[in-house]
Amino acid sequence: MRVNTMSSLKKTTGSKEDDAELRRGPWTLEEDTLLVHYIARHGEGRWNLLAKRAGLRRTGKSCRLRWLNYLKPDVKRGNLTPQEQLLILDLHSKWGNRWSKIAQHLPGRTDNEIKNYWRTRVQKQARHLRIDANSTAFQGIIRCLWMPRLLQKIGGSSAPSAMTAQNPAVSQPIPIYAPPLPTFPPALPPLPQQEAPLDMSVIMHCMEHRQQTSDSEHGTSSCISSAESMNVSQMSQLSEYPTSPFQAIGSNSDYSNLVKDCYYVDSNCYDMESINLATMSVPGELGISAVDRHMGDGDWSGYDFGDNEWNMDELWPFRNLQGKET
DNA sequence: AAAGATCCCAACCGCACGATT
DNA sequence: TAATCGTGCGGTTGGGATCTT
Repeated sequence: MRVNTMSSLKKTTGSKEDDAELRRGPWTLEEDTLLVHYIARHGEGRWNLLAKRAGLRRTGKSCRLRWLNYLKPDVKRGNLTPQEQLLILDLHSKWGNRWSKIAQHLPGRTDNEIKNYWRTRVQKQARHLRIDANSTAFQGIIRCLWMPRLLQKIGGSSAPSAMTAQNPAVSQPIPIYAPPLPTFPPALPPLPQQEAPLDMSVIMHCMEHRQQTSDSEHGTSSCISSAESMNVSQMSQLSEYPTSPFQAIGSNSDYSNLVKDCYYVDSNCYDMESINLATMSVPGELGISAVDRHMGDGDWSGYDFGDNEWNMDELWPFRNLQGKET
C-alpha cells in the first residue's frame, strides 16, 4: 500500500491560507468516503465548489480525477482482456494518443488506464525492439503479429467479451483493420523451403495505397486502415480468424481487390509471409522464437504476445520498414 | 537474504478550450 | 472584449510492488 509521505500539504497557486491546507498525494479512506457521499447526494460537477463543500482539502481537479479514475461505481478494475487490448491497439492505430476517445469504447476503463497500458506494455515492446512505437514498422508488427495473436486468444476463449451487443458503447460497428498481412494460425501449410523473403516494399505500397484510399473516402481520416469495418460481434467470433489473407475479406469485394492488389493477387504471398515469420526465430530466445516453437507443432496457445519481449532480429521483415520511415 | 533494477499505476501538472461573467 | 472559471486531455512523475542478480 502506498504510504502518504509528503509533503501531502503543498502550496500551489491561490491564497496562502487555502493553499497551505491543500492536500496532495494518495487519497485516504476518509477522503474517499467524503467524496463518494457528497457525489451521491449532490451529483458531479463544479469540482472546485464540490471539493470545498464536501470538506475536502483537495483541488477540484484532484477530486474529479479520483472520482473518474477510481471511485466511480462503473470503473472496471483488473487486467485488460484480450478483447480490450485488441480494441486499444486498433483504435490507437487510428486515433493515436486520444486516450479519452479510445476509452469511450471500453466501458469501465479510464483513459488513464489505457494510457498506462500503452506506455507500460506496448511501448515497452517498441523499446526492446529499438524502434519508434509510432513508426510504420511497429504498426506493422502490431497488426501482423500482436493483433492476430489477440484475435486467436479471443477466438479460443469463451470468456465474456467487453465488446458484446449489450454494450452500448460498442454496439455500432467499429472500424477495424482487416490485417493487411495474412496471419499465421496453426493451420498454416507446410513451409516451402526456397521461397524468397517477402519484399516489405510491397507492404509499404499496400499501406500507402490504403492510406490514400482511406483519405479519399473519409476526408479527414488519417488512418491507414481499410475503409471496411468490422462489427464487434464479429470480433468476438475470431476463432474464425482467417487462415488465408483473403478469407478474412469475405464478401467485401472492394477490400478484397485492394488486398489482392497488395499481395500481387498471387496467394504465394501468403506462403512467403509464413516463411518469414517462421524463419525469424532463434532457438532458445524469448519472443517470436517461442511462437516458432509452437508453430512447429501447431500449438500457439502457450505464447502471449502481450507479455513477452520480441527480438528485433526475429522481426527482420519489419526492420526493413524502419528505413522507410519519414 | 539483500541490493538493485524494473514494472506498474495512481496522481499530479500544464495546457487548451468553451462557457460564463 | 477581456478576464475568469470549470472541465477535459495528454504527458509526466513518484514510489510501492515485484522481479532479478
